Amino acid sequence: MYRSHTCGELRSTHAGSSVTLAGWVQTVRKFGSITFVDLRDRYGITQLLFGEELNKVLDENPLGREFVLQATGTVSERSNKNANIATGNVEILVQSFTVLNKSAVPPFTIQDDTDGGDDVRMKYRFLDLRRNAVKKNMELRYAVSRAARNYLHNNGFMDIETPFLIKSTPEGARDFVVPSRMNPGQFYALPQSPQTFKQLLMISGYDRYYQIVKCFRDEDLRADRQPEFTQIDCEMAFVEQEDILNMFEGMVKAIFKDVKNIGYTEVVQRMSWEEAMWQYGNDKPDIRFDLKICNIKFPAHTFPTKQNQSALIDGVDFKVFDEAETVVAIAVPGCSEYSRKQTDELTEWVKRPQIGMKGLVFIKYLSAEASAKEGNAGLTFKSSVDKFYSEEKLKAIAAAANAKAGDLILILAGAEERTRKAISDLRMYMADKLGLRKADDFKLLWVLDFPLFEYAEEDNPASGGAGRWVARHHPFTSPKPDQIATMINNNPVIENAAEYLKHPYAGIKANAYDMVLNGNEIGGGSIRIYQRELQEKMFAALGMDAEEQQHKFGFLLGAFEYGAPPHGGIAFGFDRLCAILGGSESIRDFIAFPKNNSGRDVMLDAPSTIDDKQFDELQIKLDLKS
RNA sequence: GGAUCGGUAGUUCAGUUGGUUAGAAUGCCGCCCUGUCACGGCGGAGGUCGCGGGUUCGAGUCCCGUCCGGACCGCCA
Repeated sequence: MYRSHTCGELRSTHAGSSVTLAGWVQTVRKFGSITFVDLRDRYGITQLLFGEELNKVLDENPLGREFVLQATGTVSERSNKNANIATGNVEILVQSFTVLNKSAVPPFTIQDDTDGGDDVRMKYRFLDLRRNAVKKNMELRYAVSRAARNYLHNNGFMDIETPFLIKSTPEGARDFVVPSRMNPGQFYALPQSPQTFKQLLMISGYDRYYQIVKCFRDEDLRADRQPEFTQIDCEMAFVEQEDILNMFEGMVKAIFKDVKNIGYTEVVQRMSWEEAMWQYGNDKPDIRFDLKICNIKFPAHTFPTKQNQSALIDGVDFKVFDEAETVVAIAVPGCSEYSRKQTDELTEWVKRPQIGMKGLVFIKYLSAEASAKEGNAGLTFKSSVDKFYSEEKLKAIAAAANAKAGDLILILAGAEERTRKAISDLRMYMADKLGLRKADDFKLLWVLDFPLFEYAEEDNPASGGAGRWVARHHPFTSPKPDQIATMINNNPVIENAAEYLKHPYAGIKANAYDMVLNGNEIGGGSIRIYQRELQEKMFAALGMDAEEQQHKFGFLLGAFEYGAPPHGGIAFGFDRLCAILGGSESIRDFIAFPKNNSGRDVMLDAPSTIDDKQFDELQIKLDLKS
């Protein structure tokens, strides 16, 4: 028996009993003829006291940090208690000990406030995982997984595993591919998601399926994107959108309750994609704070139901606004007294290449006191465009932006897509500055009615502006029920860029939904297509002829002919959900062995070259193009 | 593919306008210490300033290239 107790469980009530502990040496504190050792394991830290006799043994063979130590002794009430740790009332008077294994000096300190940087911690991730901070994240991850499994189990879902070695059908992200030795020259792909398998399971009659499963995408990485990541993947048969929304907001609420002890009782808000883009410039808005966009000017086709307000800015010959496709504003509360330096800083921020704006127009809506202080008594508005706009005009813009005295109105102008993204980024940036994005405040939102298609310009501009439809969600997503006829009865082919807006497919909305938490997409799904005819139309719209459809998805089209039930589902980004619940930006903190920015495992030093023997077995000759 | 910040002791960092022997903290090693818990005191070792080239009397510092790492845009059905 290596141990009788863990390092986290002994209390005053154990005083007098004889125990054996095993763990890692956190610190050694030596005082002449006695020595204190903090022994650590997954459960906590317990202080060991080595008396005069054993201290002599330690002098001969000193203990170092991270040595693996087994110690037997008597639990004793401490004379000096430590209120900071759970076991702080007791210590072990050591009678005998064994060094089970020595340790090299670790390259960084195994402490909450470690001195190690990301690089060295990732290289020695097995040591990093000993740290409390990382351990807490792993525990949180397990708690989320347990809560999800419990909820799904209680609602009749079955966990069914699906294969990792599958067929490459790169419709969206790039596939990771794996060569097949037994089928030379042929490759498997790792799944980007178990999408088609879970649909086949619906056809098989397993009407409530789930899996907490690895997915693989060979795309560039970010703090919140890894090449292999985990999804809570779910599918249900005989459901419509409403059933899915209810079931899975229930799951997220159950996770909140089990993991964070948060009773999320309020109704989960819902918003159409168009409304989200209109009010927030973003399909995953953070609704913990307001700062809604004022749309002054925009191309009519983007928001057909909305009213243009360009009269507010027209007629003064201000070229920046006149020539812009889109002019949008936000009124930032309490920032009207920003200094020149601060407004300059904001201007520089929007001009960074990542944001890509040419400049920033601002209007300060001054309070009476502020106005008097600046010696401009009576003047309420002060802007970077005073040359062009009268006090009266500025007032009208401020009113449209819902601004109050004390607000700073920020206006961006430019091409629709870029400008809308920029105002959304600026909104988040200002919210951060104002402390409006609190990590312990959770607000859920369903975003609904996404466009089914997006129009992608061809990579090669020489093709004369012709583009193609791409599926915004994925090609198995059903259109809204009332738009199925439109899809079936029209030819999906578009001739050129100018034509696509007028095409009947352009306005089709998907029967799809995203769950958004604090400005992060945590889950997304759809009601699927389950009729062969509609699925063929969908593939055709994406530019697949009958032959290609058969080659890539023949198995699915065939299966639809054998009694495919209506079905739909959703997949949650498990790593990201954990990161948000843990109050972190980076999902790497919640993955035991993550990859770095360029997809490398710096601990394993993977990926790496393989042996010639392996190439021979695969009958592959390496001939890199560059 | 693009743009951006960084790389100096085991680790985290400082290093002025280009100028003497490149510093601090922490860790490590040695000695001292019976109530510490971020123990304390004294002493010591530890550096190819990522790599290559250039400018210069002289480069950690300036220039060019390259490699590595971080956050970002494109990309992520």
